[in-house]
Amino acid sequence: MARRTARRFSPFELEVLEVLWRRREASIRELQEALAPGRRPAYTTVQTIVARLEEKGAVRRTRKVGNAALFEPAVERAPVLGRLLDELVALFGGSQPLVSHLVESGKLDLADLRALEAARGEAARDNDGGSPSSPRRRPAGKSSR
Amino acid sequence: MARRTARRFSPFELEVLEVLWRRREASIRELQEALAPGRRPAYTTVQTIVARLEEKGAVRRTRKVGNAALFEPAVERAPVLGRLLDELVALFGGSQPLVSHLVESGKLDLADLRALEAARGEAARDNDGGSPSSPRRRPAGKSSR
DNA sequence: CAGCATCAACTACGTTTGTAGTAGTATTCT
DNA sequence: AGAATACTACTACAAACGTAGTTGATGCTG
Repeated sequence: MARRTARRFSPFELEVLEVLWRRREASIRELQEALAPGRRPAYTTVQTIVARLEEKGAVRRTRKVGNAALFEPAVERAPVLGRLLDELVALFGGSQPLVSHLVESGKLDLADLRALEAARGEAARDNDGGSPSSPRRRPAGKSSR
Repeated sequence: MARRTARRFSPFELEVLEVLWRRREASIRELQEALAPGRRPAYTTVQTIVARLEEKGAVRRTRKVGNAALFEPAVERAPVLGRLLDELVALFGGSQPLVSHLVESGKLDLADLRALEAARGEAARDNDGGSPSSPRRRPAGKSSR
């Protein structure tokens, strides 16, 4: 029994995953070309990363076009990013300080906050009376390593 | 120009730095003992990490107590965490989606948002002016309140 | 002062990550 | 078909990481 889904990804692996999450499917060549402009790892480098992701069970082959294989993500974006975020939240000592930092560094403004608040308010109105911080339904889970 | 301050830190190095930021000064022994309960790396392991941090210029020795050296951080917390946060923001595709994730997963509630908003309001009152470096402006129009 | 406990300094070693070369096979172009 | 390409499957390798042992010096205790 190997829990295939919860591993840790390196920055580079995340970059590749990011592209796959966006495109839903891509060949090595496409991945290489889609990588952040500026970076230009060799084709075989991308190949290696994808192979490692495959071993980790994070991507899988779908079909072939010519003799080139196409890959798709085999892990979902939200939980993966969520775990990363959790770690950072821990470092910041809470979500509040983290967001606070965003605000202070000008990366999040009042309008953003209001929008968030509005969204949250709506969600709450949908299926909740008014108790603020009740752990909202989140099925995705299995503790992080 | 020697860029002493911008390197990359591994998770473990960050854990150690975190303790140092909190205490302002600590010996290897103290660091080892202060590490997240549960983890108990060998004394020498912590020693190695600190040595690496020293090489990277992230910590420095202050004085000795007995024959034990005391260390203090040589990099500031905010910029280090800030860089990590920036990377994550990039992955999320913006601060808003990131915070949104926090809200949706119940790690940030309405009260937090309001507090943040209030703080931001005060800051603005204090020294007004356009937010310095934030090219992306997103009008989130109809605010509810 | 003799011993034991503590430290610092150095060395070691397997794993992960970034990066890429090589060989062999499938495709395609002329 | 034969040559030029594009791919995949291996292999390689140095740097970074996590983890810790060994040695020799320093300090403390009875």
